[in-house]
Amino acid sequence: MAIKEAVRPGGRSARVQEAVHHAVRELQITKSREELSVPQIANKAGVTPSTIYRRWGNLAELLADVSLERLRPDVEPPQTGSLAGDLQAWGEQYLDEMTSPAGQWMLSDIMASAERERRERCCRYSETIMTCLRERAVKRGEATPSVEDLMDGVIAPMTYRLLYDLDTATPARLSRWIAQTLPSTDSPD
Amino acid sequence: MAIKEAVRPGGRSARVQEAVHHAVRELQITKSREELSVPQIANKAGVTPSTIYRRWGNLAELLADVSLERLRPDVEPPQTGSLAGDLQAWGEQYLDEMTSPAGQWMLSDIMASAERERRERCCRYSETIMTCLRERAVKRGEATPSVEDLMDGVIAPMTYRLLYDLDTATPARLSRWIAQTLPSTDSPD
DNA sequence: CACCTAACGCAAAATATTTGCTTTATGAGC
DNA sequence: GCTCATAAAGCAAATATTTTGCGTTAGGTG
Repeated sequence: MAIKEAVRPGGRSARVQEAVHHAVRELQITKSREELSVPQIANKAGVTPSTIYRRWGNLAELLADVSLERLRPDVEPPQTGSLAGDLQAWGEQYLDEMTSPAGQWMLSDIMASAERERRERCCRYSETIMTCLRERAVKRGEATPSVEDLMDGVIAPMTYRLLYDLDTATPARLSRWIAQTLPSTDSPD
Repeated sequence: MAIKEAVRPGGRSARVQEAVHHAVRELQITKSREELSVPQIANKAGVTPSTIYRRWGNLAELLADVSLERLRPDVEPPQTGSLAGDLQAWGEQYLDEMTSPAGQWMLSDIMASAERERRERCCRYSETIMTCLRERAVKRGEATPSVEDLMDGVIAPMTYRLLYDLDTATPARLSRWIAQTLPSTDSPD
């Protein structure tokens, strides 16, 4: 089963997709994860369960789809005047979002997806952000690491701790990751 | 539902646990992920499905349990005479294992678990390895980064790419992560 | 405007999951 | 060793979910 972003966009499929996504988001507010079921979502969305099964395969993939949608970067990250500042500002709000119960469920849902493509898209989102912040810095004439180094130095440890070791996903550590990744301008090490 | 490592160890519970784990491992050889089912596993293990449901809750948690078991470090990592060498040697075999289809399923199964405790245990395994390699280096009198720095500098990027961006989980990149994490002895940067 | 077809609805069939109750086997206390 | 209390397993009925075949609907194309 391939991931379908927008099948027959604008038509009935799109309406069904939106209705189902909306139903999931609504239900997630009141129901706990284990209380969610495909028939329940289908009912709320006004579609038949078989529609959901045929389109998403199972509950896990549907939830992953919804979570990925929510994770998609929508607004331009705030500008602070320096790359370190931009990284810290964006990272702090990201940490804040992802350490919350809702955020943890989102991450968990995405990771539970069997679709490699879906997880990779998640990675692309982060790269997009890093590319954006880096280009700003380049325009200002700052010395900047490559996007790859930003991924390894900042995104990777942050994500690792969000997934595996939640208590250590903190703004203080974020500062450290940023400091160690950016070319040092004042201190020798 | 809490994770139960060994309930009434040595008794019937232990036998059932082993029988079920064994059944899963056997079935995983021939069957694809989607073909696995609780009733099927129960049948192969010679227990009733309700036993599995009551003990593990659902298929996802059972698979995560089995995968975590397989991931547990059993043998001492090979010695090479230097921390960089030890990290590279261990890391390469780990990458090799985890980039394989079987390894990817293991990671995926673990991540799909709703149990935070399970994912954290995974993290502790890596810390155990890092602590081990580091202590060897300390004994040899090498200058070594902290375990936390090893986690951020080596484990995190490696894991991140194994999970999100498989094609970039390579031995060559591993060398880079190691080089950037260890205190540089010859080159200034 | 008519046709083609992807996607949906419906309902029956097949599976999987939950649950109440009974039985078994282990570990503790004597 | 024996007995008791109880955690865990078995069994089977009751539910719930998932799959499937087939008829219907509604976008898109020529």
